Amino acid sequence: MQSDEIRQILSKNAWFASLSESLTDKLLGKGKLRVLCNQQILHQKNDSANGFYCVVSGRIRVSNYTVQGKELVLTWIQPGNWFGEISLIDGLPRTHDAHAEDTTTILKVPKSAFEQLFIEHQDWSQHIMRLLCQRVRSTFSLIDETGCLSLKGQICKRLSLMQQGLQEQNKYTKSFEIKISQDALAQLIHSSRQTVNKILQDLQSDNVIALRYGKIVILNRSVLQELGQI
Amino acid sequence: MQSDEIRQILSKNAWFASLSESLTDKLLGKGKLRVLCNQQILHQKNDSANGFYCVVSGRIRVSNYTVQGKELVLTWIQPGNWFGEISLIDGLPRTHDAHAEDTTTILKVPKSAFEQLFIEHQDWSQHIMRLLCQRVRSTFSLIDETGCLSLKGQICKRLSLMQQGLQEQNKYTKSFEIKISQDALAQLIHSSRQTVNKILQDLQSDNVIALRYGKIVILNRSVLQELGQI
DNA sequence: CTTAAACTGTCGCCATATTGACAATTTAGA
DNA sequence: TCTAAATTGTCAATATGGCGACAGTTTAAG
Repeated sequence: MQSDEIRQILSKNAWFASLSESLTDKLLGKGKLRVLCNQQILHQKNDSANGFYCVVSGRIRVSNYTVQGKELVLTWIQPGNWFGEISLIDGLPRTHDAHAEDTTTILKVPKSAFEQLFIEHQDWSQHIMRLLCQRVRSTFSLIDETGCLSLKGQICKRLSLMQQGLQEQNKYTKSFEIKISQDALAQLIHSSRQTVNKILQDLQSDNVIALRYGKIVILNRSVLQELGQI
Repeated sequence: MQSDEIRQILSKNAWFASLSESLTDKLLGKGKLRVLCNQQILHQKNDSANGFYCVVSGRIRVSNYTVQGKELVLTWIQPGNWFGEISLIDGLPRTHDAHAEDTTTILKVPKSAFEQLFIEHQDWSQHIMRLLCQRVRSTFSLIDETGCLSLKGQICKRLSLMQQGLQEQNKYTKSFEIKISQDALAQLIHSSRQTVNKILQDLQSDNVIALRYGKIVILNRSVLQELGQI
């Protein structure tokens, strides 16, 4: 993959785009590309941390496991998004497992380079603080969703956000198709496949979405967004 | 309230205790005490932010509201804990409502003084990053709890944490009594008073806790902690 | 082309939690 | 001391969603 190709993907991300040129040069210079195959483990909960990551292509599934062994998916990280900074800053172990969903390319900035940036660039800590604030706010949103919304609302909100995420990556051609199984969607909202199926079919009969094998097609974005508040 | 008295209360908090003397002097010097009466509003969701706070006595209830008007309590902030930094850093509005539970004294560090610290103390940003990491990790824990634990488990975990919090404040005399109504506890775990009552009585008949009017007495801490993992 | 694996659609049963209602108890304040 | 408000205890009715089961469909891989 070409360096400008990577830079173009990463620039779609608002946080990365706000960095100075010297910072982005350094991040890309120190970062190494790594390809993970489907379901490969990037790191596990309680691992000690040695890198700051950005998804370049594919996606990363972030999750925890119950004592009974059931996987609880926190989120999917889409291309352009950076993660893994928490453990690098406070020195404590990883909070979640991170698996590759599909074949996935990531950029890895080693711990040493990450720490070096605080010394070489005075504004790096400001940017990291902003990234942390984003992390807190999006986690608060998650809590609000599970507490405030019905399952139908949660599904609609998730689909909305995914569609929006894809659109930001300029995947215009297929921006109305979300590649996700009903099973995976159920894991994202901590529900069951059967319940999700029932809700999705309701949405289908209202012409908000269309169901395909392993995919969901968005037919009516605005209604979906409205329903994401119930 | 005396200045050393305040300093003593705040020093029980690990984050504050890790600050350099010059930083703590500055925080206390620039901070102003403010007394809120029971149920008084400190700030509301979407307010613009003008202060960084620490609870000195009493407690602050942090919550959001559903569209139906039901209050969803995120957490109670106990004495010694700092909060409100997110909006000061990213400049965006408050994420939650903050109400006083009981008569409550807070220390307020104005926005200008908070920002000044980044300039006057090179290590301030490091400390703020650590505080943000704590915030993210405790929020992740909350998500894990609601996703992984049964209601009984959630109740036990909350009681455990509250008891621990009180103990750290050296309130030895009453460290086994938690002042909270069953209604309020239900709001903390997003459940109903009736269900909470049923679970609490189970715990009472197992001699783990004792129920009083508006209070819960912890009889067996270790069992409570164990149950907080189911 | 064939076959296995992954995914979807649908049922019914069951466990769990919500809600409304009402009585009893405890506390705080006039 | 008396009264109103807050809190607790309890029950029945109802709703919600999880889970097992199984058939049908689509896809991918050899």
